[in-house]
Amino acid sequence: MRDFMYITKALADATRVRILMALRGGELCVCQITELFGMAPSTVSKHLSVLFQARLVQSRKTDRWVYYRLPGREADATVRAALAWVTKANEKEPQISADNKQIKQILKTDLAEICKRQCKK
Amino acid sequence: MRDFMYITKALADATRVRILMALRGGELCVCQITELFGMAPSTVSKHLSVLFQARLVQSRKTDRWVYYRLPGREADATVRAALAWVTKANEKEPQISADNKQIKQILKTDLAEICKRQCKK
DNA sequence: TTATCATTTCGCCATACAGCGAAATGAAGA
DNA sequence: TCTTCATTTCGCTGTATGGCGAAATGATAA
Repeated sequence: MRDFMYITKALADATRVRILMALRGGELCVCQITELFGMAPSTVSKHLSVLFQARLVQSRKTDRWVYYRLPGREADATVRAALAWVTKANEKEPQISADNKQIKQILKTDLAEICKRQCKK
Repeated sequence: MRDFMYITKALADATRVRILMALRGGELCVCQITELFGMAPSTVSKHLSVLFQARLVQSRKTDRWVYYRLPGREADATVRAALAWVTKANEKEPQISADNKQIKQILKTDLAEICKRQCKK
């Protein structure tokens, strides 16, 4: 039951749920998520590590950036069911729609510029 | 998203997950759950109120006892999906099997006797 | 009305956790 | 080698939460 509780505890925070919903549009790097929520990079990093420990996200390092993404078909059934449930319950939430809109803007902006702005903090 | 977060926060505690799994076998009153976990009645009551606020359980008062049960088909889709996910992920857990075994014993015992023992605390 | 009794609420303590800034990490470039 | 820089880790603070016992609640029985 320990693994299951890692998942439920990871989902018990609105910011982490918003991160999962944000990643539905494709992988994002830490500073992009930091830009999205206006939080300190250290805070975002901590949230991502909680999601990672619950196996709700995977990561990949390229150049200077660490990208996080939702797991694919290889993921555990409980994890996949959790993500399906989260998606179904939140896809029409105003907060999530607003996030999606802002993500579009972030993706249009040069990555290096976003990181420079966020990581100065 | 507030209702959804009530659900995830309610699920982010092992005792509350065990309560939900215990109720799959049918309604139980507070002192029966207290007996099952060996916790103080006030603690169990608090857990049940958290589950109730998330709409993951319903309650019914008869005689001197308050019975809690899982919601039926009338429940919200997100709630039903949550309960289905919790069940699927935990039905084979050793802890849950052990709980089920103990519930059988509790159901064989006279209710008034259990309450007398638990509520003295 | 008064007493009984299962449940809930309240007050308290200890622990857990979200958030930040500062410092550490570690990989890529000069 | 030394620097740069995105990310992570660490230390800290304030808030939230699980646990208990004691007191309050509220319905039933006497």
